[in-house]
Amino acid sequence: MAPSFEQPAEALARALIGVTLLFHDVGGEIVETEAYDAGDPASHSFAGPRQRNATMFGPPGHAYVYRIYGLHHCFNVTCGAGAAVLIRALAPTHGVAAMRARRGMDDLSRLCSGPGRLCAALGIDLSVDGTDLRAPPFTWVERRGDPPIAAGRRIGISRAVDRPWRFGLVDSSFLSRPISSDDTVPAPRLSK
DNA sequence: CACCAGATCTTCT
DNA sequence: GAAGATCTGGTGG
Repeated sequence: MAPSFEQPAEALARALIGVTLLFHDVGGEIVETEAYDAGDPASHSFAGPRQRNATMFGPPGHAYVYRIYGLHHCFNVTCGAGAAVLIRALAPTHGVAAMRARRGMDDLSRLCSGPGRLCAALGIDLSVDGTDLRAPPFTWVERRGDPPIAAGRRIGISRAVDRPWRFGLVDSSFLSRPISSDDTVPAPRLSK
């Protein structure tokens, strides 16, 4: 069952930690995310709709994929009104052999730990941009309970650098970079 | 382990 | 012309 995508980016970024994301039955548990919205100077949507960011201004629950630095890809989940959540790292669980083959490496701890790395491992490229996340080839597995979540500064940006909109599963060994455990925050309540 | 350059190209100034 | 929501392989400690 897919998560509820239509919510503020910061809330969705937290709600996705611990959820399992599969693309063509390959993927893992989301352990790191970042939030971006239209009022955020660091967001691609900040300057308004453009050709590249059109998907961000489309309906929630779709894939916003863009090319970065000319050679890598980044995968985001849209959540409406120009907002989206960047998926930064997965703990590999499904199709590990396929991911290792695509990445040409064995090291589990770096297989999907980084936005470009996970796109390469799952085979996500520009052709995925704009597609519906609530239908195949995407599959979602809900998380169990409320995982401990840390918040910190986003990575690789130069504007709004102090906004603590990066979220990570506490003590996960699959983060792209450590998050200070000083700013651990409670996860949102799940309806039981 | 830290730091640095190179890859490679679209978008923005 | 420069910067960018990055990754990898090299060099030096």
